[in-house]
Amino acid sequence: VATASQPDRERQVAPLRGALLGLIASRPRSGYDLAKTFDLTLANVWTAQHSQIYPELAGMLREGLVRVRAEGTRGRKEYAITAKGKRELVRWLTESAPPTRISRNESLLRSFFLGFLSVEQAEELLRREREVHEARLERYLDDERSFELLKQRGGPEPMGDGYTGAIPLQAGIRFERMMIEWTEWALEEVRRRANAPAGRGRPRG
Amino acid sequence: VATASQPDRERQVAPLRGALLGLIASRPRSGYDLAKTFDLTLANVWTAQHSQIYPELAGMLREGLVRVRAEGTRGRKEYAITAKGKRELVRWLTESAPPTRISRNESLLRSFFLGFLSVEQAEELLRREREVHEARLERYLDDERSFELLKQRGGPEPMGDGYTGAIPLQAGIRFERMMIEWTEWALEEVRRRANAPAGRGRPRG
DNA sequence: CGAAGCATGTAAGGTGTTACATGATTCT
DNA sequence: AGAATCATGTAACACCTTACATGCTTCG
Repeated sequence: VATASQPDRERQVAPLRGALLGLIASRPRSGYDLAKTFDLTLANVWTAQHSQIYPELAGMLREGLVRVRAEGTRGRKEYAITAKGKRELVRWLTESAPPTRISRNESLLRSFFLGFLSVEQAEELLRREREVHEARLERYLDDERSFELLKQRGGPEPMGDGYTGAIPLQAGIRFERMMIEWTEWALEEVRRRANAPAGRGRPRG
Repeated sequence: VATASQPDRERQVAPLRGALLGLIASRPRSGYDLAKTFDLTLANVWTAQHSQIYPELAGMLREGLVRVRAEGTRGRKEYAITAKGKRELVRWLTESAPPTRISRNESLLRSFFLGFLSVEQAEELLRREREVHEARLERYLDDERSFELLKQRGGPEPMGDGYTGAIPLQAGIRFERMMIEWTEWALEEVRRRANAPAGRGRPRG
């Protein structure tokens, strides 16, 4: 058999792998660091537990995408990106469009079925929803202020080189504002429907 | 042992189950119908393949949440919701807030690492992104027009009673508009950064 | 009669979450 | 000395996607 194990050439790069490579490329990090970053910084767009991160790091090490730059105290292993890893990162960033969709938004999924709730229950649901987004917007605006301060002082990107966290932050701010406006619109719509003649359409017979 | 198998009392209702119950409650449907609806209508907020739907239906049948209302040709089984199922549906809709987050948006995840691309590559990525959202916005606006038409004629909700698809549709429209504006802002930001003194901060020695 | 679409299921594999398990260092 | 935090791993299970597998009915 001639065509031996070609190193899985053109498979898509998984987002977890891409994110890990990006973070390691910004600055060398340990598995522990990476887990914390997912928790604190990326959590709004992607999550990963350490139980997912350590095996992925081991795999990337095997494939030569990262190397152990230094071993610290308490068994700490600090990973740095390799040239091959850098190429894989760019491949992830430039490969054909991912399924962007709002895909898997449980709140929006529920909103398809508001008609099964009483008006009061539906209002309650939408109000709770709005509160979540209001709280999150506040947090993002705080983050924005911190970014602004750092920039004015001419400081470096907080997470390292190549990291452009201010750009997704803007998406977050706009997303939360949009969702707040939407919940308000939906509240009115729910009330409109409650007052309208039962949605079944006027009898035509 | 006294505490025998309590029927898993207060576990959270999984979104797939909730969505299936909601669709079946709107109008009796077969597994095939449900798979199609996920594909055509819910795909923007949740997806499910038939290979996930059939086992879930079997489970819900076992638990008495749905019943087989009629068996049609080609082995078609049409499911209807039971009283117990209806309660489970309402429980799903009213139970404590889900993790709404934008969570797992690969586009936004990538945007954290635009700094690893050349300005041209980053622009290309953002332009492609914008196109996706423009196309999707067009689609949603078409859907909106259809909804409007139906409403003017006083027709019933297209997917059945209790189904309020016009509400998430508004979220979709607002989301796509927001993302288009964000990509445009990001394009400018990327150019600004390219012209700025290398992001490392002005030397302060 | 052949293709397209209806219709249901199972299997294998990848991804993601929660829980289990352990131990070292630092801070109070 | 004890608590908090750093640090790494494995196991079990749930969830999701892709592929495999089969057969009926309708339409052209």
